[in-house]
Amino acid sequence: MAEPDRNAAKEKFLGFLEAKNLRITAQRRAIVDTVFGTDQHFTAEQLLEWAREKDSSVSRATVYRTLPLLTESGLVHEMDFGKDYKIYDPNYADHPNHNHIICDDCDKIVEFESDRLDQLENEISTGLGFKVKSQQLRINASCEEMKRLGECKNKGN
Amino acid sequence: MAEPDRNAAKEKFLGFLEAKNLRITAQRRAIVDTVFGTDQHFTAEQLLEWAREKDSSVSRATVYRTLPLLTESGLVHEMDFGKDYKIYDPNYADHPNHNHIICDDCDKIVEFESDRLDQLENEISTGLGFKVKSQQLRINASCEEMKRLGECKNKGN
DNA sequence: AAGATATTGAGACTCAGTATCATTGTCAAC
DNA sequence: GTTGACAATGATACTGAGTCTCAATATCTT
Ligand SMILES: [Mn+2]
Ligand SMILES: [Mn+2]
Ligand SMILES: [Zn+2]
Ligand SMILES: [Zn+2]
Repeated sequence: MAEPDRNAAKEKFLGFLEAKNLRITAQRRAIVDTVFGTDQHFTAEQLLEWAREKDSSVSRATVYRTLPLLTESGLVHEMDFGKDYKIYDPNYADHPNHNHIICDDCDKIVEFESDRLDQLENEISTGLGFKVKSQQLRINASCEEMKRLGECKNKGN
Repeated sequence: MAEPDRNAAKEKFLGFLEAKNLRITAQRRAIVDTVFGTDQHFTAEQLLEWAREKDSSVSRATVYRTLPLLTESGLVHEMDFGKDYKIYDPNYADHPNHNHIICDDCDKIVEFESDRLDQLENEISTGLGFKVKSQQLRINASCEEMKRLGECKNKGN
């Protein structure tokens, strides 16, 4: 969120690369600076575009190569929202277990965390003989309350 | 699961078509018979293959056209498991709100239902000013217990 | 039977993501 | 600083799920 968090995340990732004997290149710096310079969810193609503003030599291939490293490092979260592309969440380290509610009317996305939910998921999984590694909950909804307040701009208006 | 359920689902879908002034064609019959003739999750390409065994004239286009009708009718559930294709669940009507645990080691998929989970999701959503329309929870895990029993055939063996 | 129109299959197309490969850059050892 | 092993790169060809188009055909109502 704030500057120090971004720098911390960046340092962590550089450490991650070092630990895997991977090299720190100008392109990876541009990509990482971009990722930890935003709070927004983004797609691979958006990341390519933004990173190219910092270093025009960044290629699509390198973006697609770096994203798995970012997710493996735990600093970025990869998500499926039912579209034909993946969405990435750059602040995963700040709020690791959060989930999303999507308004089908206006595409608004709201994040939330719930310890009770995490606990319930663990309970259920354990009961079935599994050990949770990761989870993804997507709730599709309509923002009734916000609709009343005029915040939900229904496309079909 | 049993014969009558399958026929009920099939009849429901034909009724759904009629209500929308859509026509009942040989190809749609083949596709619907296939969908409600299995208990397995399936992909669009698998459905095409299977339906062609019943009616070789079924085309890819018709399968992709019929799947949205099946999901809109509520008889089939469309799911993202993080692959580059969608997975369809033909038994959705039988147990509408079920979720899935996937073993990352052996790809085993176990289904589960939880009223407590549904309730918690509603509670959270309402608190945020949303009204739930649908939800999808995916838990990625490793089947520890089953590994011990030799049921989890880890790919890296 | 006829007409209005929904549906079809074939194949061109889209687009996110992957694979290939010759060239370049990094970094540790000297 | 030079060197060298090899990781990383960009360009570009490719893949594969899903979509679009359109002329031909099938369904259903009257
Ligand atoms: Mn998020
Ligand atoms: Mn299922
Ligand atoms: Zn809304
Ligand atoms: Zn397993």
